[in-house]
This record gives sequence, C-alpha cells and structure tokens, in this order.
Amino acid sequence: MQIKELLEQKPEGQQVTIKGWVRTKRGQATIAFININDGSTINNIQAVAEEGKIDQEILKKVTTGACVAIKGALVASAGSGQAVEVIADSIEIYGTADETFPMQPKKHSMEFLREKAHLRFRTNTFGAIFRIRHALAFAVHKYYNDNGFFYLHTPIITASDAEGAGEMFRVSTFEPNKAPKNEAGEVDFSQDFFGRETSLTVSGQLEGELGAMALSKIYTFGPTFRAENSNTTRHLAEFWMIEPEVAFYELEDNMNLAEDFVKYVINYALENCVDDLNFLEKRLLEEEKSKPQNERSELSLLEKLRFVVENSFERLTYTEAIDILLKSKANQKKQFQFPVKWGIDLQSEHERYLVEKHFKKPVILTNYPKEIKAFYMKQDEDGKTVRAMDVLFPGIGEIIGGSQREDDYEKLVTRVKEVGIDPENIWWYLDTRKFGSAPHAGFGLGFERLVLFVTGMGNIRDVIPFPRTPKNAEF
RNA sequence: UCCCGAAUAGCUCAGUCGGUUAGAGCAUCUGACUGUUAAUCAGAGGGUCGCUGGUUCGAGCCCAGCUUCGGGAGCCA
Repeated sequence: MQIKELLEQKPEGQQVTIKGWVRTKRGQATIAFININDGSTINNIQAVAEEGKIDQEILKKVTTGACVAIKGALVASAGSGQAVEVIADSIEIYGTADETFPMQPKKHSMEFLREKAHLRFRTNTFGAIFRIRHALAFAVHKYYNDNGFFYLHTPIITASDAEGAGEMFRVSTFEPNKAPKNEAGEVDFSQDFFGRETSLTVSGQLEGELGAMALSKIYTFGPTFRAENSNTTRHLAEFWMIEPEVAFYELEDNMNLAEDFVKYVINYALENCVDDLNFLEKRLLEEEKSKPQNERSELSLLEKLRFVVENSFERLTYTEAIDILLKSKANQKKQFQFPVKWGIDLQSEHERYLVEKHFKKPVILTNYPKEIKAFYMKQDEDGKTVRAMDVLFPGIGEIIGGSQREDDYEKLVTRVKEVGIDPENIWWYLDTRKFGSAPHAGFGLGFERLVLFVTGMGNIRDVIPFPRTPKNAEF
C-alpha cells in the first residue's frame, strides 16, 4: 500500500508494510522516529523503532536517503504532529545511503539541486512540482478528449524549416568531418539517412493543420526543440508544447478556447494537488520574507491561481495596447528602455507593464502588425495587421502564441514568397488551401511555462525533470 | 549572444584596511537524553579559498584572462 493510502487508513493496530526512502531519523536512547516518503504524496509517514524490537546494527543503517521496508502495526500516534504512525516490528534495508547523500534535511539552493537533478526528486519541493506537472499533463489530455479533440502525433524529425520559429538542431547520421560533399564543396545531404537535410521539430503546427483539415479538432502534445542560445529563466532547448488546431474556428473562438483551456487545467490542479500546492505556497511565503516589501507579490500562490480561474482575461488589440503604453505614466516619465511606437515588437518591459501594472490579470493581445508575425497568419481587411493572439501571464510573459490561419491560397503564397520561403518546400501545406480550404485557428502553449505559473517557481529549469539548455545536457 | 553579479568545509554562508594558525550553522562521527517533528545538549573530525598568471615583503581579499553558475536583456512557447 502506498503511503498516500496508508495515511488515510483508520489506525486499528493492523499489520502494514511501508516501503520508501528515509527523510529523517530522530534518535534517542530508547526510541527512534523515522520519517518515510515514497513519493505518492508530499506527506511522510512516521515509523517508531522502540528499544529491543529493532536490532541496533540495522537501525544504524537507517539514515537520510536510505531505502527501507518497515513492517509493523498502524496505530494512532502517541505524539502530536501526525495522526497515525507505524510501530515497527522489523526493518529491512533495501539500499543504504551514507553521509555523502546530498539531499540532507535542510534547505538547499535551487542551483545546487539542479546539479543533482538525478536525486532532487527526493525533495519535498521537486516531489510537489513533478506531481503537479503530471496532473497538468493529464488535465490537458482530459480537457481535449472531453471536448471532442483528437490527439495527433506530429513528427519529431522534420525537413521543413519553414515556420521560422527558431534555430534548429540538425538530425544526421553523417560522422562529423566525414560528411560527403558535392561539387560545390557543400555537405551532400542527398546521401544522408533521409536523403535530405532534416532537423528536430520546432513546432507541430504545420502538420497539425493538415490533421485539422480532416479531423476538425486536433491537438498535439509533444517535445519541441529550439537551438537558440537562450539563457533565461523562461527558455529551454527541449520543451513540451501543446498545440490545438481547429477547423471552422476564427480568432474569437481561438481566444475562447485558449482561455477556457488554461482555466480548466489550472482548476484541475487546484482540485487535485491541494497538499502540493499548499506546500509550494508556504515555501514561496518563506522565500518572500527575505525580499524587500515592494518586491513581494500581492497574492499568495493559491490566491493567484484562483484569481486567474475566476476572472476573465483582458482582451485588446495590439493597437489599443500601444495606445495604453503611449499614454502611460511610465512612458511619459521615459521609464521604458525601448521607445513605444506602432509597429514595434512589444518588449518584455511593455508586456510586463500591461499585465502586471495596468490590468493586473492575464491579457490577450490580438491583431499584431503582419511584419512582426509569422507568414501563415490570416491577414485583416486593412492589410496591415494579422489575426494573431498572444496570451500574456504575470511573471511568465507569453504563455500562448496563436492565430487564425490564412486560408486563402493566393494570399498565403504571396506572403510565403514575401518572407523568402520557396513555396515548393511546403507544397503539402499549401495544398490544404487548394483542396477544400476552410477557416481555422490554433495556438501553441508552452507546457513548462504553464507548470512554472502553477507551481510559482522562478526558473523553468526547475519544472522539467532534466532540463536541456545551452551547455547543459547532463543526465 | 550582450550587460551585471557570484565562486571559501559535504550543504548554506561570514571573512573588516592586503597582515599570525581561514570561521559559524547544518550534515557526519562519539557521548547524553523515555515520544521526537529539519529533536535537543556536550565534544571531535572536516579546507587545492573555481582555474591560470600577475602585483606585493606578504593575496581568500588587488589586477588580467579563462571556466562554471545566477540575475537581467534579446530570440520565443
């Protein structure tokens, strides 16, 4: 029986077996208390080793980090602090852990734990994070399944670099420095495994659109790779992205879907991860105590999550946002490092102002200038803007980027050429606009950014088990 | 990639103006304690001060380069 279940049992002296890892042992001359955790819940179960019952040699091996099986009677605890405990009859040591075990019962820095990513699961914080991560992933599938979407597996290896979403990782079976060359002295990819140059996907969207143009409602949820040299708390070289794509949806429907979806999964975590969220909230409060008053957040973690679920996102166009920024005190006092002007790509400081200062809630910005957005976005009637939407979250920035797609063949081909892509390279994508084209829309949600928001963590490297970032692919 | 900052015991960190033998808490070990909650109390062990070079009578401290890490920016999800 897992500890989560054991802790809910009525303590009637029944025989039980605990299997798990020792968190702490508090010794005394005649009695020792051992806290065991098996990851099924953030809560530990306490085992009591009384004098005479347990061999001292075995008890010596019960140290922080060791893995044990303890058999005994489940009883109401004689001490305060826990409802039930197990009076140990026998302790079996599965695996010892000596004093070099790095996860000692004390505060460790996130940087230290990142270097010990193989063991950090055994801390309260990372146990909580990865249980919540699981719950969110499960909620994603549940939401789409319950709403008539089909989970589509788009390829991880791709030959299209058309989306322009970022630098790509090359996939090749060539030995370094031994790649065959053509007459021009360039690497001859026609001799490579796929007979052409291939990379890891930066987005499943283009293939997702192909699925949506038949199955109507699809979503992808898979790994995504960007070879950008990004060194921030919000970027990973390997991350998981969720990309719904829906036929017959226009921009408005797309916004409704994004908002409803995000609220659903956050609410799922609120309902199913109470213990873990409470722990993370306490942890955050402790952390904030050391910060100056003006840097502390106004809402606690749970208040923040409830606020997002209960309030509608602010929706406005890019043009309206520029107006607000231009009229803002911050702009008049020249506090922005980058000057505000219609046509600019909004900088972090501008997005933060809108989300954190002006509206103080999630914001959906729409109808951006076409020059700063991808070629596949549907053009507005004015010819200047496109039906793009970005969902901006406090502390995270852009959590979702999406759009209504251009469904007019001629307009799309013209735009493809304008941005310098050879239409031949994406003939299959353009074909969907040739045969039975339909209005459709979709978006991409960065899963780790969602986990970041829900857990209240500060660095994206702490919400994925094994982060891949520039100069880091250990484990 | 750019800007700023950091690197001292297993971990978290202090180290004054450049000056004798580099400190504390936790962890570990030994002992004490009849119910503890990151137990407590007493004692002990534990250091290539990131690396390389320089300045100096003398460098953990000053200078240069490098490495790694962190924060911010850009790119974006």
